[in-house]
Amino acid sequence: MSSFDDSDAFEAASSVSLSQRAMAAAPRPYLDGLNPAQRAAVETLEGPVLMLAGAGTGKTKALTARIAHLLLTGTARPNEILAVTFTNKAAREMKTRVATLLGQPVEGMPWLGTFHAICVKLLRRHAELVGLKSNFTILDTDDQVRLIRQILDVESVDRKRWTERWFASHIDDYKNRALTPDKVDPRTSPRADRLVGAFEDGSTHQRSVLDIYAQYQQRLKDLNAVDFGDLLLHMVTIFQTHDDLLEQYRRWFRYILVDEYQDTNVAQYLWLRLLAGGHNNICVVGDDDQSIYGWRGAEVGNILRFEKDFPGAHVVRLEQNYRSTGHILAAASCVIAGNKGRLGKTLWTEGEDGEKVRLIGHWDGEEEARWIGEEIEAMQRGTRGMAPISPDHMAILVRASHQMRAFEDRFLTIGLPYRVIGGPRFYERMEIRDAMAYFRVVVSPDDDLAFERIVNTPKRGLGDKAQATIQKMARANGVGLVEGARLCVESGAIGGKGGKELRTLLEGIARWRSMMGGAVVVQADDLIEDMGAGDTLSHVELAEVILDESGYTAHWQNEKTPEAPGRLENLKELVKALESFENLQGFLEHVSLIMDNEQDSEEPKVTLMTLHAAKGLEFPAVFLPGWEDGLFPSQRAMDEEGMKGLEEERRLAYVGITRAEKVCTISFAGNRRVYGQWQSQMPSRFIDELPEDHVEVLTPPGLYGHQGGMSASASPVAGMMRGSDLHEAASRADVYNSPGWRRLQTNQAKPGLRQPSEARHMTIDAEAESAFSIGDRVFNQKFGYGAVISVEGNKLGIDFDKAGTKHVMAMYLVAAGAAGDVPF
DNA sequence: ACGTCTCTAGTTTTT
DNA sequence: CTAGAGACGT
Repeated sequence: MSSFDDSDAFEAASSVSLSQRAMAAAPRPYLDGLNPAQRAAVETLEGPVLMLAGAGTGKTKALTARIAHLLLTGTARPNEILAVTFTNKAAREMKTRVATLLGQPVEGMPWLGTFHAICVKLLRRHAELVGLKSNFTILDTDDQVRLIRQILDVESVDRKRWTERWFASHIDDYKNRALTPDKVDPRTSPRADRLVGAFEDGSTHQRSVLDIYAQYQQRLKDLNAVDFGDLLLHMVTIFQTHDDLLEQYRRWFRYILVDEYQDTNVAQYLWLRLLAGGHNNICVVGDDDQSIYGWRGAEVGNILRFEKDFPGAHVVRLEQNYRSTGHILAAASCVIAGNKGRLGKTLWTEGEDGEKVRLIGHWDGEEEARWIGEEIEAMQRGTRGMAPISPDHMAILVRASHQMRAFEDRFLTIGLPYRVIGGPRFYERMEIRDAMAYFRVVVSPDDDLAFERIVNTPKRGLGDKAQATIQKMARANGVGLVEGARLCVESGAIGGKGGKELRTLLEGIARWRSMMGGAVVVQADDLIEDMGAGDTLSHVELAEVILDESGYTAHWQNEKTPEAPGRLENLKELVKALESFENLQGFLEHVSLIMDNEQDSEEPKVTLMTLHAAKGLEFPAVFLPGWEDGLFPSQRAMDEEGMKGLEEERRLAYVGITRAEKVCTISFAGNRRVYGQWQSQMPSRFIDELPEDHVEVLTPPGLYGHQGGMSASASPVAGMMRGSDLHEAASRADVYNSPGWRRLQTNQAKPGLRQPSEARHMTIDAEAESAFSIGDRVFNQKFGYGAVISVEGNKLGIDFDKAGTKHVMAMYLVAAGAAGDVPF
């Protein structure tokens, strides 16, 4: 059920109000079972409200009760409530739960949805205000990259040094901060060289990211397309420049609710502020301690500043936790207390203390995986007085997805069923994107990016040369690629085998389009309706016809690779998914925003996912492996973001621990293979931040008697680096006697090699900005002398005299001439 | 136009 | 080490 289907969002609700008046007099069961804080958050309807909801404190309950309250008291009609979430999943859950509270399906609530879904809806109505047509297409990351590539090629930018992704991420940054090209200060925009020798004069003029950004926006406009960032950016622009319109929407959206407010970026923040201005009936829900998306533009500052932004705000703290045991809560609270500038909450529970958080050190990553596998099997049977736990109720949460591999390997060996959450989503798979590109070309003839994708898929003998001819022809005549291709065939510009194939493809496209039934309307979305009846094929059948006649199905049938059958299976699933839509357009519209991947669950399985993916979820038993400095907290986060990065990592630790209801097991390995090289690992600094009273140190089996010459307490790690005894105890079984550890000891003497403690602490204390600037001569232990050619935070591009161009962290560089003063 | 080789970089991810 | 992208050769 698409949230875009209800086109009469503003008008739909008139019938509901009577029944609601009647209900207003009735008792309010939705208020029962709320604790005082939740109840305050629900009943404070007027004015700004900040609901600070700690992990597991029933924020969704409060949020949905608040909506029910607004509706049942007759304070607001369903279509007057703007309720924004980040994910479709959250939106869906809210819808269902409100429906449950009301005891009937939600009539209306057209404005409950993700930021993006709501913005699409709004932008379709006002597209012309930013130079778009209302049937604009929404490009995903893949299209985005290919578009940027085209621009870079025209500009002869050296794509080896400055990739599309580099530009894309900078452009996203601008958009996250609501900066249109005209608002960017050109002096601050990072620069990239053009290819040396690309021009007759041999010039190496630079193009700034801003140059590319501006061109990219122009191309999007030409294509009548937007990317995800634009959805918000354009709406902010529209609201900022059209007071009357903004005023109108302010009157419509009388009550605003925002979920996960700590994850909002600047653009989303501005959008909300614009809409809430005037009545200020905005209720935001969030937890500053769970802000883990700073790297994609989220601003914790938004939630920290809420009371300043909205004077007179009621702040409600939800602190009673219904999820975890006392020990788990205590451990989580203690870790997060290490962060500065928090709004501060004290989680408590009426429940049991339960099991202490369990901590265990292992020799290496494989052993860690082996132990966790066995532990899962033991817990499944029921151990040490604990009730048996189904694998469905256990999760392994890792910092980075590559950590999953060790577990997958192990679980496959022992035959332990598991499911991986995350990874490539259904709609991002190659075959699905190809198929959808076919649909797009049929639905909108101007979709050049889609045409480009499918023109030679399956292979039609239309290579670079033929495609360049089509491009040229299209540009010369000011038409789209499909039309350009037609001209090429007509004029004989593309002949031979390729020409024949191209002709067949074009005829196919025309035929499929005619099968769509009715004229294809490309004027306004309001007019796209009532298709499919009569003597035309259903859109599902049409989709099958397209895939078959284009030769795409055959292409995978002929392919003998092991993954080919799976891809055909996915295509079938895609066609099946079409059934729940009215037509192809509706489907394409929907999937561009809904990238969900629902997973089927038959037999009980252990869940394997990243900490990020786990936010908002809960499991009776949680394993948190890989708590090692450099891995978690991630070295990169610390190098690139300094203290800010470390604090976000700490919040990630907090999120991880608070996912656990009954048992939480943290572990680390003393040795780990990183990029094929064995590295000795230091236990995570977060382990030292765990409160000893709430932690039980487990001893891994099979390691007794391994105690070698160096006793654990005499180990330099335990002695000088850390105050805590925790990780010492956890690894008493001898992580410190490993070859990796000994090697580390030896390496410490050598300059230039990364040293675990001081060097890392230095990095964190250092400013995120680098002390080097472009042109500086530098020295690096491994690559020798070179010159700085780019600066990005602490990451520097260096043109080394001997070793070529490399990207190097500032911490590994010294100013040339001072090479003797290596700070290690 | 396509297959094979070489090089290089290498968190976290939703819409 | 290993996946993915680009260069290079046929």
